[in-house]
Amino acid sequence: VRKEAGVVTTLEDWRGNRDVDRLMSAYEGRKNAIQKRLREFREIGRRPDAEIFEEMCFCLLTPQSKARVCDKAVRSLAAEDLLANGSTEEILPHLEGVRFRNGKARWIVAAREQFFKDGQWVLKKRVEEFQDALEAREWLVANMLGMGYKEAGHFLRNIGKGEELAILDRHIMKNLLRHGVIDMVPTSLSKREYLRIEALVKEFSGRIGIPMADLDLLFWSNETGEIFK
DNA sequence: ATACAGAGGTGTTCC
DNA sequence: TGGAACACCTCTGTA
Repeated sequence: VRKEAGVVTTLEDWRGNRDVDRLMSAYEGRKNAIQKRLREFREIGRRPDAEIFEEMCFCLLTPQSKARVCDKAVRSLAAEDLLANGSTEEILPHLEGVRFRNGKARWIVAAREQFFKDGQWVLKKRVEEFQDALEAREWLVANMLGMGYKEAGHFLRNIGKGEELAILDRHIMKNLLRHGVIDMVPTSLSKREYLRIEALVKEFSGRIGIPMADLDLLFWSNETGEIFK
């Protein structure tokens, strides 16, 4: 019996349709749109550093915040060239609706100082030097403020370099529970717990024949009604 | 009116 | 050494 960090929801709360057939038919319906989106992510990975940094900032903003609001905030910041040059004070007004915005404004500035040196971007170079997605994720978690396993994986996936990583957020956890991949949602995620659940997702993904990255967008679209990021 | 859940969590502290 | 507990301290939709 494995030790769990805690329980917020049990299977009983999600009693009802755990039928994988239903998931797979939903996939058939959305497969083309999902794979198109994944191709777009890979395309972003080939764009200039500034655009990759926009994606990184989006991921830094998303915790406990609405993805749409964060996307809008990043676009607004990019339009005024504040991602590469703005102070926290200048960035803050653009983070309306983003939770924990004070800390996140500092994370953006810290990230910028890491990857934009002497007026030169070094982000893409850094990202392309990693051997694989796992190594990249470890580095991001260890070296960046605001990057945990979830957001580091989210960033890598969004630039087309993390398709074998799981992005374990509450939407995904809810779906993993619903489909019997996990039997409880942990209240907190240690590295060990994150990797354990990620391995289960990988197993599930292989078993039903839906790639990890596709599964993430499928679950997420199940919850939000759209294929976003 | 007021309360409360939900939003793609992470950093720090304490033990 | 790793994991709880707490900090962060917003905004919206819903009842």
